[in-house]
Amino acid sequence: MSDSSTPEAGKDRAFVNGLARGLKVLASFSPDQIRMSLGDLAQATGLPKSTVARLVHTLVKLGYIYVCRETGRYSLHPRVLSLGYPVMASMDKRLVALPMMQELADYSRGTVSLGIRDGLSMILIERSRDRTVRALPLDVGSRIPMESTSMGHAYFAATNPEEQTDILKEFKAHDPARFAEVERTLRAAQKEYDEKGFCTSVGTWEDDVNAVGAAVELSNDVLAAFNCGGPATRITEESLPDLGVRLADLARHFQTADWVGQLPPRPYRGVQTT
Amino acid sequence: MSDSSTPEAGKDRAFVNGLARGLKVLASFSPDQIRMSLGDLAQATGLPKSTVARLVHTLVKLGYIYVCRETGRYSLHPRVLSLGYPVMASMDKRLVALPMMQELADYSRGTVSLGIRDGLSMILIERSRDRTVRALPLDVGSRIPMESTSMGHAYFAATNPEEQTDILKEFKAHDPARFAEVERTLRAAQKEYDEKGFCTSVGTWEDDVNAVGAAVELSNDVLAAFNCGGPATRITEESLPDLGVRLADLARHFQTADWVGQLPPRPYRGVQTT
DNA sequence: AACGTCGTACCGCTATGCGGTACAGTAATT
DNA sequence: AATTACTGTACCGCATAGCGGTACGACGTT
Repeated sequence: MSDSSTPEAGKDRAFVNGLARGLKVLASFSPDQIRMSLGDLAQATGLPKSTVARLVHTLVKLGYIYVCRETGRYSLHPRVLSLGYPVMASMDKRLVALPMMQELADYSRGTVSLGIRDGLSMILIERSRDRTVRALPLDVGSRIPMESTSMGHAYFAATNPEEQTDILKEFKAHDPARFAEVERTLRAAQKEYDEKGFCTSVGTWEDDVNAVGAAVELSNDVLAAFNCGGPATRITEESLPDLGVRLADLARHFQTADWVGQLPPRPYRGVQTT
Repeated sequence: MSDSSTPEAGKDRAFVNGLARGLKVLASFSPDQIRMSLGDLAQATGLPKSTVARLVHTLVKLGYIYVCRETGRYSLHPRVLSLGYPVMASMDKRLVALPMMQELADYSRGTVSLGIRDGLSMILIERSRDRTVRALPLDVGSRIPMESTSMGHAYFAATNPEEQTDILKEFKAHDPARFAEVERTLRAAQKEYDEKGFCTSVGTWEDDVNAVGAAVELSNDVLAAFNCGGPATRITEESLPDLGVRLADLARHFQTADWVGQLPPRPYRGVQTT
């Protein structure tokens, strides 16, 4: 009893454990751990080895995991990307944001990104960079921490109290020692956001990186947040108030934009596959 | 018995059905069906309603699905994107391809894409377009059919016989009526690929769209394919042989490129979340 | 040769997920 | 206002599916 593997454990007759655990296995891959053995997965998920073996076996049969031919280890199959595609497609609206983002990126000579929350991180789902920058520092899909970034702060400040409570609870569980500090930071962020309409980060994520953040409602119930920032050499601390206002404007414009019909018809012509 | 819900059904003691079904639920969302009720999902997956209710309940608790506040229907949560991120990140190498793709896109005045197989479709994972084109016809993550595109043909031609058999089997199951024709097409594509090193498509996907395709091994065991194409006004039929050779060259260069160290260090600095 | 780790196999037990069927709400019908 | 078709939820007995211990042969490293 007392299944410690999943957060929700109680006596939920309607909770399919096998599914939860399988997804936990999938989610336990990370950019630094893309090849994993059964043992690795067992350790990462906290599940017994034989259980993991069964789950992996299933995932392999379904094609979401494959065995690397040379190392013999397990790896995520690109097919998992197909799970996310409807999400991307449903966020057509983000395409409307792109030109606006590009404009601000050029103006600020930095990077403008759009991200959503996952756990205690923000996942980037769209990004525009100043055309004079060659390197792409943060690719779409990468994560940045919520507690130290302007994007994360804006998100926290803009979400409803229930989710805020959840987030704080998760932080507490994740790192009790830092919890008090994190809570203070986030509350301060909310204060700033309520007053100015955006959040500021001066070297809180990385030294010498400055940014501002502002939230938007992406589609019906999905909250997201923009940020605009870059190295302190390009994005000076003095420029932040200006950029903050512009970013908040961008968010407001985007939110209220009538976008129906602005986009080309869906180019989806694929065979409907299993 | 005779569980018709999953293709693999036999007496596989190590196959976790709940997981397979749960993933089936997730996968049954599509760009045209982003909001679904229990009934819709039951129909789409072929599972009994009560079962779907349990699976959805689980997925909601895990945060992969959320209930739309106003319609009350179920929707994929952007969080599913996080499952795919390690895959994207593991394909660092595709970033090396980008400049080469851009160059060919500019040269051809068309679009160059990179895609991988999922079922009977190819999913685009990277794309460069000629800088004079404003519209983005096919976004990353979208699908194009395998049987009628140069990318799909190249992929089929380049994969191993076992996968070819699988693919054909899947086609047969999917659309028996067209199977003979499809098989003929794919065999012909393979012949062309073996001879020339690329596949040609003249109006087979869309009227007035021409393209060439060539395959590459992306990472260890993952096969992918490039294509280069566009509207017939820009990509003439006469130019295809030239473009084909160039695309095959691109693929070969990419494959053999020593890319270690060409990329910036991984910018992953997020909090490791649950 | 001794160890560690790989993945696979076995197997008894019971908790677990199954899928009928029934029900209380709401929305769009007539 | 009565009807119909939906939503999602709840209940419940049953059988089995999934669990997780433990044991094993195969590599590869030290």
